[in-house]
Amino acid sequence: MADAPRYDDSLTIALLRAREAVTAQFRDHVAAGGMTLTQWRVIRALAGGTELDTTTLAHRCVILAPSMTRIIKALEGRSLIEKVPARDRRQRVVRLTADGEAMFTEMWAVSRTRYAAIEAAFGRAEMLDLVETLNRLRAVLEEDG
Amino acid sequence: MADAPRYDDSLTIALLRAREAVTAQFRDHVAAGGMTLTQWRVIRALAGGTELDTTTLAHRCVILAPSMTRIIKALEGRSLIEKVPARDRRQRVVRLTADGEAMFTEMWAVSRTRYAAIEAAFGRAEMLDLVETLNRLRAVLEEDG
DNA sequence: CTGATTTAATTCACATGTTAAGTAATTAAA
DNA sequence: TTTAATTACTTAACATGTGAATTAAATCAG
Repeated sequence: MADAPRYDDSLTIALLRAREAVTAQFRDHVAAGGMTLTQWRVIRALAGGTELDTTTLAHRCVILAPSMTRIIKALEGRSLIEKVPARDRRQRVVRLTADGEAMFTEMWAVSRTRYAAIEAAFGRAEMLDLVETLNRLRAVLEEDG
Repeated sequence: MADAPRYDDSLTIALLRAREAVTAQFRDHVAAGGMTLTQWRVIRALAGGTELDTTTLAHRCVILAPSMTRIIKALEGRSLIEKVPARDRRQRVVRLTADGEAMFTEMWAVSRTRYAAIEAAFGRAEMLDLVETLNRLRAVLEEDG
């Protein structure tokens, strides 16, 4: 049984740092558009006329429910998203407004470029591999969790 | 030029979810010890009599300076860490107290077990590979950042 | 040595993460 | 149908993330 790995090599830290490095590629651009990376994930999930309830949206964007409540309020206040009447009146279903779609389109163009730059620098195959590995790790951990 | 990947496959989301899955393995245990995962990173970085200034500590734990200021204050208030006089009086150098070392030792035993369980489930080689890949991704992105 | 610059922390303000508790609408059970 | 249980979301309270402004100490230029 080997010793525990050196602190700097730990999986947790590696994940943190990698994520930090990746988000750094987008943060400035997203901030220039007047939003946070977290808000951007929500906009992106709703792009193209998608209508989603809070719970589904929270799951897809990896945002906890209480945070989602605040974010929806903030984006609604800026008229980027709007409520949609739902059968189940407990649910809050939302979609992008015309302004929201316009915001997405404008920012997505740049965002794609950055994403492509990462692929070019790191390698497309390696990137797909990494995403697959990360998802497999998650699957393994959630199975016997 | 291929289209952008499906939202759920994006690197950012994959990193978020993977990190979420990994930290979930430790959160309850760390919370039972009365601390947060972030605070635990600080304790861990100082274990074994290590003395570090705020900036180095923040970098190693991947915590921003303002957060580190609060965390140091909190851990100091619980007598888990203490200040060490420094030559440069701008710096705040800290180390674990005897209580802090005891807390670390007690929790580290369990923490190691959890880490080993992840290795067993996911594969040791795959895990080392993943950490190496994540660090390489970071290196690539920080180089032309 | 004095003033300008740089560096290390802190503070502030606001957004988000996190857990627990609370509210309203729906569904299931008696 | 009335009550109990569940579900979807919200609110509250506190910890952390994040960028900008501040403060204090060290360093540099002249």
